[in-house]
Amino acid sequence: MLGRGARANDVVESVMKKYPIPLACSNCALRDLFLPVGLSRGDMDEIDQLVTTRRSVKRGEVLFHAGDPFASLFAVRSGFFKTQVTAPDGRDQVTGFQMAGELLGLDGIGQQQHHCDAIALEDSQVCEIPYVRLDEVSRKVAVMQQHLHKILSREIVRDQNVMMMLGSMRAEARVAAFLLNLIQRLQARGLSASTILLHMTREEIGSYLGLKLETISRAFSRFHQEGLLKVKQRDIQVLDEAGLHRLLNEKPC
Amino acid sequence: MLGRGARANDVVESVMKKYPIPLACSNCALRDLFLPVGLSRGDMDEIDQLVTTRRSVKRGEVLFHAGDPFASLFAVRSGFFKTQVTAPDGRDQVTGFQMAGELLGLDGIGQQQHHCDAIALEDSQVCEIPYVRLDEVSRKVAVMQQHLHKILSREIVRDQNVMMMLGSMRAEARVAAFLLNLIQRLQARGLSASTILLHMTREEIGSYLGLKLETISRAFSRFHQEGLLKVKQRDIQVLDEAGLHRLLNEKPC
DNA sequence: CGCGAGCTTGATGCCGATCAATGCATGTGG
DNA sequence: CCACATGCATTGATCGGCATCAAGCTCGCG
Repeated sequence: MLGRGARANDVVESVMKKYPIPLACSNCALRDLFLPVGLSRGDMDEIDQLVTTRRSVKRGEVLFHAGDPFASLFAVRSGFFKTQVTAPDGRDQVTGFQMAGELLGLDGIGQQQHHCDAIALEDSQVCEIPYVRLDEVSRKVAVMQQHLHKILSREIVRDQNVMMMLGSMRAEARVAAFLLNLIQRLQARGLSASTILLHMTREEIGSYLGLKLETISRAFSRFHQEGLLKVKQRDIQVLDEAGLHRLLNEKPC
Repeated sequence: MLGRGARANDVVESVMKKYPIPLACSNCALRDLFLPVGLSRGDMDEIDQLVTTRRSVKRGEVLFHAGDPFASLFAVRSGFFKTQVTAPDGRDQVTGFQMAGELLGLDGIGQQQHHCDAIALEDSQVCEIPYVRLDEVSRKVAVMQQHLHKILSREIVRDQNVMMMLGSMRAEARVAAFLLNLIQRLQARGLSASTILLHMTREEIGSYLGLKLETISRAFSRFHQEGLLKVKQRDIQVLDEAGLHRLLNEKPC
């Protein structure tokens, strides 16, 4: 894919299953999404030690389970994941969807064990970042430490925004917010602003939004007939982004 | 109200604005709640540099606003706070309640500006921890760095648990979960397991739980007549903790 | 004492859950 | 290639939980 030259990589080569691509973060295409800007050459050398392994995860496969001992974070390199927690009554609830350039496992640091399941929704690749290494590098490279704090803090902000959505928005507003969030993240990756391919089922969206799958379906249908979207199974064409934005401000509920 | 003996209190009183009391964390009564265990004497010296100011915040007063530039975290030393965010439509939603031994402002690190309002529900005291200092100390004291990561991670876990509650629990189960959470935090501070003094209104509880104040009131009444609680305004006596636990597992919704 | 903020309780209505039937794509084996 | 199964999505009918609206109540406080 982006298989660049391979000086020191022969060593690495043998260790991993078989990835001719260098693990070095310094020339990762997603570098800007994971790493702070303004790193010196020396810093970069440190950071290139972060990722030890790259792993393929097939669609439907579990990257880690809630309760598993925590040892590493995972950076999504390609593909798509969901995270879910299990309620005391046994039902699952999706807590997030992660695409390339996002981190998995942040919730495991506190108790040193994972708090959610992480499951691939498509065939995916992740880079494994042993937490002890991240700790070391963070201590040596101040800007990396700050960056890690920012990532953790932003995850808190993200969760609080979801809390707000779940606590105070009506069904259609939630679906609109969900779509707008997807659009925004796709745009940040330079991808189409108007065409979305959903990697998850209606049921998974519903679980994330605190709604039932029928409600998601109805919302899509409604948006369709109002001319906001073109919906065809999992292909969504956004026709009127401003219209979706307007829905967020609906008072009731 | 609970005017206790006033040995040191007179001192505290007089100073509030300029502090003859040692700010030193090393002999703070809440030390175990904020700091990692197993600190060396040298580490403690570093950590004692963390807190620069102690501040009183009167009931109803705002510690910081959403949008304010972020410079410090605040450790609640005494009293009680709520945090709230404002939805795009202008309504507020409570995102958390913080008691002595908990941190405020974690959500500001990411964007370097506060993401929520923090408002005192009682006359309170906070210790201000300039973020730049925390950064420095974290780099010097490895165990402090790890501790900070844990605190951030646990906040993520906390938020995800709230998301689960909002997304999949019925009204009474949410109220039960809320009470059980309060009990647990009070116990962690060595306080009564069965007597709770609510520092917030029904409306604030409702906002936090994604419900209306009438629903909170009805839930309390119901619990009362089922013998789970004794409710008298803001005094709650928990009579049957196991009974509350049972509510969490209710299937529907 | 009387005011007002906060709380309780009841009556009604609506949003989204639930139940159920059908449609539609993909895949599998005969 | 078709028959059939399976998983997912759509759509309709009905139901129930919580919001909403409304009226009194409690208590602290000027």
